[in-house]
Amino acid sequence: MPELPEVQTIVNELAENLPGSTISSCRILRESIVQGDQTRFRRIVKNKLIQKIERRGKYIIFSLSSDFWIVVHLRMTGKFVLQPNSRQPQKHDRVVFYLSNHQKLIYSDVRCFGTFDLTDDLQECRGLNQLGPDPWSEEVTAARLKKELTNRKIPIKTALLDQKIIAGLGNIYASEILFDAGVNPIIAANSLSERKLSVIIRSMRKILNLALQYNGTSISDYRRVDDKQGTFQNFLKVYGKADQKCLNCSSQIVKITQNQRSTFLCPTCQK
DNA sequence: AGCGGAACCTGTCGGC
DNA sequence: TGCCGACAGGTTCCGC
Repeated sequence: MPELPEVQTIVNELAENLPGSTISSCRILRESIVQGDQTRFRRIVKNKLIQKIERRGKYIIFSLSSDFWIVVHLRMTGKFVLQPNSRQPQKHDRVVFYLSNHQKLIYSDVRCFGTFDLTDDLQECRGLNQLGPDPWSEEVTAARLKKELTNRKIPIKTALLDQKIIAGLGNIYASEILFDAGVNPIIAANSLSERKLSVIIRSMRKILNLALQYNGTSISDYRRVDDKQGTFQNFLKVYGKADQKCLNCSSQIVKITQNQRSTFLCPTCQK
């Protein structure tokens, strides 16, 4: 569900509300989500102060007192909700943190793909420690990308989804970025010129900045912490638009499958 | 090493 | 109405 703009929106809202609160206790309603020893997780988290909340790629990192971190990945359908303690439990509540200020922070997840990792060493946290640079990092340059994609015959769309190359892009924004850049998603990553790669980088930053401005894309599940929707879905140009007309050239938008996932493109604008 | 496909789990929607 | 397959914003694992 959530890609970088959605995760960042959630992090902004959590960061506004949570720091300074203490976790009084924690209930785990679906064990598979919390990695490792559940009892240890509950014991360590208890009475810890929430100091800071940050994003890295699509991960949410909660800094707790005593140098512990909770690293959360929302996967497809995870979300956070902040509610008064009195709110009735809902069907898809999976992890609940009861806070010192009479609120509870609920992790809700229909499909239960999401993960919680508790660690005292962020470098050791698998997944997190393999991430490539954030899209705005100065490490992301056409020259570096060109070098990194040598010997990679995978389609450029698939390369954009690889979190080791750039961290944070997902299925919606990969399609939107390549449309904006005028690049066909099936082109082999290693066949793109440095010049084309710099166009893709520019489109990536433009689209992500815009999506951040609109608090992300709410198509089905994604909601903000306050349950409001993002609004970038109103600005999508190809994702989910199969059989509609391209806004630039009126050709039919086409849906194809790459690596078991949908890709949308305009065959005329994206050569 | 790099790549494609299956698996993880639940819900919704469209077709017959 | 009911059943069945396809599909959904992501990642990891396994075999070639």
